[in-house]
Amino acid sequence: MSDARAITELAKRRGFFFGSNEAYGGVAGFYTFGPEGAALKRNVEAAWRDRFTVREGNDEIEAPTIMPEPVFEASGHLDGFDDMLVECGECGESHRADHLVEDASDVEEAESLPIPEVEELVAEYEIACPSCGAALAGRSIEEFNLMFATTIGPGSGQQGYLRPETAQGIFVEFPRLKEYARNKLPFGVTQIGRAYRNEISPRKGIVRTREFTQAELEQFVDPDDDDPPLDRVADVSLRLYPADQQEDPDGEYVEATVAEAVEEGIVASEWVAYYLGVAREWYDRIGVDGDRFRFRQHLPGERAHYAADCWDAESEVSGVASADPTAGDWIEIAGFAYRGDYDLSKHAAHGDDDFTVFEQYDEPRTVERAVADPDMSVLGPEFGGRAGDVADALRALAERDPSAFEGETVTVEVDGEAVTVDTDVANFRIEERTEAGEHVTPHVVEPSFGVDRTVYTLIAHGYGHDLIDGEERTYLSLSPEVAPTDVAVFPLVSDAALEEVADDIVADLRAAGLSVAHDDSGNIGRRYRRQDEVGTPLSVTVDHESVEETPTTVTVRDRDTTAQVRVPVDELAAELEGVLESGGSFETLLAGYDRVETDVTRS
RNA sequence: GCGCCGUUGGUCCAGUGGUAGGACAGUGGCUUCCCAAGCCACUAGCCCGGGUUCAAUUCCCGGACGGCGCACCA
Repeated sequence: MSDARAITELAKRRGFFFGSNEAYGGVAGFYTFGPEGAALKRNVEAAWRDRFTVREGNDEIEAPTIMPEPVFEASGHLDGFDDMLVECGECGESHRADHLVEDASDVEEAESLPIPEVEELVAEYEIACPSCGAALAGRSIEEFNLMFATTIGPGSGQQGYLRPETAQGIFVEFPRLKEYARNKLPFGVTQIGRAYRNEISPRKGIVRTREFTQAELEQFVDPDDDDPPLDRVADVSLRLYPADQQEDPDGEYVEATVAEAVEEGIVASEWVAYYLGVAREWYDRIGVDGDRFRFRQHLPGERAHYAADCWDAESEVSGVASADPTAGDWIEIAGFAYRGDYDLSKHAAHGDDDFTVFEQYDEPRTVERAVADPDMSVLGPEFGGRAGDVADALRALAERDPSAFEGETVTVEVDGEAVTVDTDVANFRIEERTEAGEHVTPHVVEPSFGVDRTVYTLIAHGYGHDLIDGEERTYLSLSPEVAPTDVAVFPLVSDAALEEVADDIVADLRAAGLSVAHDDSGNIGRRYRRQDEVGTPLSVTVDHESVEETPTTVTVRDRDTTAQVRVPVDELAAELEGVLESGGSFETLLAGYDRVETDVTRS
């Protein structure tokens, strides 16, 4: 069985994830996380929050998932997400009608034209299907927007959309967030939440869905002054797959530390490089296999026009760990983009608020500035309703070209018409002003993580087989930090005395904050296997010795190796917590307690 | 959206124009056993709609869902 099939089967059978609404036939692109999957995902989110929010000193917000249309006009999603598809009547291929028109004619931005007009252009330029050459004239063009539309309020209401990414919720609230940050750059805002895309064709199960969870950080920086704390991750080694290597048939990975990647210019942005390092460490911590992981640079055509540099984190999910970058099945699990001031500038242009930060200079600066201060008592009577526009034009001209005010009169263009006024009336002068600082539109560095795909990766990378006493075993080698259940507790046999001890241990461990499973059904081997399959790192078994000897001891079994140690119940909770916490290991138990000699063989 | 293939207990499969069988899993019991053991019993299924037929899980058409390829993935 392929890894993908085995994982899907395990996910369904053991409650990690499965298609939603199956009782009603299901809907493509929607998945429900069952108890194990929801716990795993929750733990991944908590680990992300710990690393990217808490440890970076950032702030997390929670914005609505439904936002009004103007937000997406500003962000570009309304146009950019809108595809005009025309389907060929001969071969059935779908193509972007706007692209075809742009290629065949000198029409630009066909995307912004109304559908009937594009249909006419297709006919007028006798555009043929790029795949089979059949004429496309007369075919109807389907409009498809990847955003889910909804109506806000009763009646016709206000047009709204489910957000296609969590990021806009941060950008749009920037004016308040910068106040909260007391106008000091740099600062970072995170959000973990659902986003929605009405995918044409959802595929690959949980990897590409119509509703999914993102964990995003928007790091706002001053492009001139703010540098990342690069030294913290300087020595983290990265497997990089730069664009030039991707375009070369014999392309190879470039292994470099964060410091080297910056020095050699492989990663253009220091901020991006910093977060590649942070992410690499984090992925390692939650259990992503470094041999099946890489950072891939976007190819020039793939990159959004505003992104100076963009890298994706990718994981291999079919079981192939190869030095050949073209081998294996890679999925994108995070993106790291330097977005410049694109997002905030867009919202500044469309929205009402101030999307800049005022940065004070160390010393106030005296600057000379050419200004026009038109005499409105003259302009008013002369130009009537246009007086304001004339004054604005004069002020703009003064800033742009002070020399225009050297003559007796000055001419500006208002509504395409030349308007001449006396220079005296324009009241032009060079003004000396003291400036305490300047308004800066912050640049944005955006590490954006797909939580569902990360969960899938952890299952794929943790998935393992071995033989225990000749019997095949499936186990999930999940990191203790993200495993759905911390520890399982079993009475070795159905015996009231053993069960009582086991029940007490369950209560104690739960009181200590651990996630505990209890299972007394079936023989002990069967119960170990159940827990192995859902990735429970530790199992505690109460046996006869537990109730016969003093002090009371129990065995603790390690999921991956099946090794066991005998630990006094009094010390159990503290010892288990030690193993489970970030950086902990079963090795410490092996070193501190008697190993239980069993004749169980593992191969 | 298009093309090809598929859909049978929880999971994975077999099979049939007269409504089904296995394996594994699950539940109860015996066994009291530290790695899916054994024995007994039990639970549980033909994706949906239409057509052909005396009769459809089976054949035909459509749909939904899934897999793969194409397109799409801002």
